[in-house]
Amino acid sequence: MENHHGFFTAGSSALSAAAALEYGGFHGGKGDGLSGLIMEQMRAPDNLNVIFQNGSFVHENNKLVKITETKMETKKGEKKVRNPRFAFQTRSQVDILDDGYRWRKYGQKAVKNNKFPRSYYRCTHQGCSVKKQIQRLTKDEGIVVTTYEGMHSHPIQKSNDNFEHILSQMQIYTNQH
DNA sequence: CGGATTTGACCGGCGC
DNA sequence: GCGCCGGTCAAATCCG
Repeated sequence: MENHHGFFTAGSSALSAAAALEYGGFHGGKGDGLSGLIMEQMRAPDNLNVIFQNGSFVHENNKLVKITETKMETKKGEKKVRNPRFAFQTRSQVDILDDGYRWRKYGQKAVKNNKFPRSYYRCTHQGCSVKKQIQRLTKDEGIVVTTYEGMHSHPIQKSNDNFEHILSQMQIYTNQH
């Protein structure tokens, strides 16, 4: 495996951190093992502050946000893959943070107690079932929370041909200061 | 024309 | 059983 993480943008460094966390804790990814849980707190450079992990809580600044784990267990012996999820929050003007993967939106729902909708995306790479959701906080609409579910088993497919995208993100990045 | 998005319907789990 | 809720499907639509 090559380097799956891009480091071009603020968004992607956040995601890279996520990926690192994920690989560290779940590599191997046996479906049945909820063995490797990472309870790490990690602070990415800059505007990224969150962390967490799969089981239940996210440490967000000073509050604890609960993340419900989707337990996909079917009846009986069927071991269904339990989905580790991890969320990130970052300050950004835009919802779409470019992490280098191609995503297809497949749903959007209103979120209770939140005036912003949540968007659901799936990785478009064939055979890759990674999903993510993106939502913005009502409380502080400058914050975008991205929740990932699953692991990419393939390299990033997007190249750096898209300078405009990258530029726009860098811009956002600098807006933070 | 083909792939991505939109958007209401649908579905399964859970609490009452 | 019923209704709510979070999540997903899929047909219609959009767009390059």
